[in-house]
Amino acid sequence: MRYSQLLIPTAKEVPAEAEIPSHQLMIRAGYIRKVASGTYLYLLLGWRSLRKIMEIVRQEMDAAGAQEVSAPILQPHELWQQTGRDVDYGPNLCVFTDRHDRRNALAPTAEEVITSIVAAEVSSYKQLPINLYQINEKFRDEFRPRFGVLRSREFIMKDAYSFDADSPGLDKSYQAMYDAYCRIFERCGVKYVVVQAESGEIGGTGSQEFMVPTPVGEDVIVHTADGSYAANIQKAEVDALPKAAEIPDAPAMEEVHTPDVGTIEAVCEFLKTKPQEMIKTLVYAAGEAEEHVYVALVRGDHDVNEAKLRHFAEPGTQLAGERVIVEMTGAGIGFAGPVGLAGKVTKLVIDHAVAALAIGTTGANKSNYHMRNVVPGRDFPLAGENVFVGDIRNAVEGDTHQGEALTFSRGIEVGHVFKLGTKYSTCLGATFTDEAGVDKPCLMGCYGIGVNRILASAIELYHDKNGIVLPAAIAPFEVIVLGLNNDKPEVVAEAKRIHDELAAAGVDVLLDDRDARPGVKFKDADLIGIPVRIVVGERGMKEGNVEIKRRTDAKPSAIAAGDAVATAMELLRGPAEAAKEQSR
RNA sequence: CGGGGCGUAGCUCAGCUUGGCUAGAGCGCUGCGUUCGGGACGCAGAGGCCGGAGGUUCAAAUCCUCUCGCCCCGACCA
Repeated sequence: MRYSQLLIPTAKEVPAEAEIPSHQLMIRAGYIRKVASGTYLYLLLGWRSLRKIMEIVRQEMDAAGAQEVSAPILQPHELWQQTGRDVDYGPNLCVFTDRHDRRNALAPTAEEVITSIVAAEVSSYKQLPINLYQINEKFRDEFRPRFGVLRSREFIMKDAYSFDADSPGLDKSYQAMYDAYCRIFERCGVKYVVVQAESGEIGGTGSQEFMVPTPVGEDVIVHTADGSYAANIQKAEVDALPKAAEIPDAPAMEEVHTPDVGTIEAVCEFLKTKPQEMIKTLVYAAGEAEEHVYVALVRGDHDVNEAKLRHFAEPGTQLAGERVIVEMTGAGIGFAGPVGLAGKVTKLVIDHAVAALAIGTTGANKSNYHMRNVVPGRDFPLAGENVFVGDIRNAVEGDTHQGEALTFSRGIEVGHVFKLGTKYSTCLGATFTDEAGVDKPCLMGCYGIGVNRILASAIELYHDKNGIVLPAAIAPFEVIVLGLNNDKPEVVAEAKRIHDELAAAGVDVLLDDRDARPGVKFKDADLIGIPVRIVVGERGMKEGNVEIKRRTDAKPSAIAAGDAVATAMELLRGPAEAAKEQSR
């Protein structure tokens, strides 16, 4: 293709709205333009890159035995009510009412539609296993879109859904997808790590995430030094802390006046205590009128992990409103405590670390008062019908998992594989008749890949001060040919010849035939990140030479113009493949 | 959703505090000329309802109110 005829709007200046390198570079290199918050237009370069990623995904999915379909993005809201995910997804689900007053959802994922089709069309074990996938736009009304295409409201996702007759079958389907994912990310040339993950709104029995490790990632990865255990912070299990030695004759609880002192820090300062000795009392609620109340206790220096808490609570549970807190505790926000609360709530869920405290300080359920010398087990129950002790907090520095110290890093989630079990097949009637004539729900798995995120995270991994340095497999073009002197017919002709021959050999090649100064062409070639660059200039042509350089090379090498095509092929495909192409 | 910030040329921004003259710069764009191997230079030019609506005033990009959009931080620390 000829650069002079294409819209590749590169920019010298860093766009004000972009913070992270991949976002800045995608705009500067003319890959994308923003249309509105969280929605982007892909221009030629960005789209070509996405197409290559999609093609790799498609090939590997097909090879793994999945079949491509296309489900509508516009879906009846009713379908989402059937599985209860209208509630689980909450405001992230894009919903609108059409002219006939019907409620519709824009698909953030497609378990419901796919499962209901399988429910209608599959009735025998002989039709299983089956794996349907698609690659298309998905919609999520994110609280806060950010980082360019890394968290956008509209994005491209590959989603696959497997249906099996039994558990070993599901394991096999899951493993096939897992393996395909490894191949996909390897072929795309991005580094990745696999971590244990929380199933989140999708639900199900187990899941793993594929993460690209980079400091700008939004996800926190928790892992042991040897990598034998790695998990998303949402999931990372921490060992219970050892129970503190009991204090003999611990003093009785005592109410203390703490006027206008609500936060942990302020209380610690005021009472001269430490966050590690505070008990935080968080009130959660579920139900239409927030009538189900879940109280979570964690240490003052710890954070509640809502994903973990949900294992003890019902779907839709979230932090309670002020009304509920005031009703429950009889105090304003900031003064809740566990003493006397167990009888009044649906469940009292206590983190291990709180149960391990010998003595602590907490809210007094009375505005402007705290309670000190509170002994877990004495002053509030650690067991009972509605009292639970468990792991409900985020891992922190110093925690261990099965005795191994945990460390923290960041990553971008680019893929996620789930074992769903029968959650959706039961709701939507995706059952089959087995050999014995018994009706059973299908065992499902689902598998997602964020296509745009692969591109953005590859740029995040691979860039330098001059611009993007994409792996050849996903670069918009494989080779760029710079014709340096438009006023020299022999230069123009030679650049065109090299371009045409490479194109004929099946190489994605871009010819920079613009009537621009050489410096401009060099800068743009670097910025847009084409892996191989061939320079045809008057200077070299005098010797019959051109220059060739990989984007990653520091310096170009001069080669005979006649060897340019073969050399480029070799750099891209390796010697064997290049020879094969040549002999065709 | 809470807090903060920003909307002025295609892009990056100055001007606003303390209202006043023809609203500016750099990049980009157009034309001409000189240049031509790492984002050239000169000359000439085009391009703005100063996000929108209302208000104050003799006078508003500038002050006030409302509104829309965008960005950042937080959103669980009680």
